[in-house]
Amino acid sequence: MPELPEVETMVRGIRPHVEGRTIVELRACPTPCKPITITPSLSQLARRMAGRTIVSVRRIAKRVVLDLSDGANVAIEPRMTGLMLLSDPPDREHLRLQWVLSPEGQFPALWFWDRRGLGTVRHYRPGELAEHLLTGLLGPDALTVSLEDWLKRLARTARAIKVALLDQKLIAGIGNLYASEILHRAQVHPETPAKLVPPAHVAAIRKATLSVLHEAIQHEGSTLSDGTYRNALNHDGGYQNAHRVYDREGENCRTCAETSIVRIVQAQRSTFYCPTCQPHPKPARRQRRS
DNA sequence: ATTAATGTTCAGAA
DNA sequence: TTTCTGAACATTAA
Repeated sequence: MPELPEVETMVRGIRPHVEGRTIVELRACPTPCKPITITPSLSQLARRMAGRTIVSVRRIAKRVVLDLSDGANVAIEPRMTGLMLLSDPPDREHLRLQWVLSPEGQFPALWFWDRRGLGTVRHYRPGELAEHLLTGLLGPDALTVSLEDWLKRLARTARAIKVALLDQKLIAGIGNLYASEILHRAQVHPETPAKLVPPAHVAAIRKATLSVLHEAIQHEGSTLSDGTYRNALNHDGGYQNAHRVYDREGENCRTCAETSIVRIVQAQRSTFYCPTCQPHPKPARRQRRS
């Protein structure tokens, strides 16, 4: 599932092949499939992109952003199963959008493929993107947020630290998989209330965030057993082989080698951690009679 | 053959 | 105000 490293991999994959090229036309659902959510609408998007040149491609949190020659921006949000592809889609029936590019080159088009169809595409008129995304929906990017910001932001919520890490308004870019990996590397228990994480441990979380995300980017992201996530050429990522806790319930911790990884559910999502490497902050959590 | 689980985001409820 | 729940969707495992 595309989180920050997977989206960064998409951006790096397509950038050299789409920057400087002009959009001839935008086509939807080449084969019959349910349309994805497009703002303001598919026809508007097609009209507003045709004839423009893609001047740059960048990542904002978990979105791929295309900057157009008329100053407008298009943000593509892959959500669960969306992929930006230059070629070789996993199948034909879940191709959702096709941008035909000129001049002709190695790759004639850019595709958005999305098995579950939860992804979204949004067009912003010049200047609208910053207000909507950067100061509206999203907090500072996980790769650039300062320690001071980490401390200030975590101090203002009582939610469990794992749940807080998933709040894109607090810190943007971390998803369910990397939240577990980050907390394991930082040796912080996932149920610790965010505001009670000691400053030294917040510093450890920041450091772990940087190292885990950068390593995952170097490995071109994580391709899970469902095989959904792939890079711009439909190749697997490699970071799944480095996971310390995610999807490893019952297996031995790769750090302490003596404890089984535990799975719990927080905010309706799976969390994985090592009880030995990530001790609970409170002395033995009170059991309710036993 | 039905049901649960998967994980991201947002609207709406508590 | 803050936090929680359910829905959107497709596919697989139980």
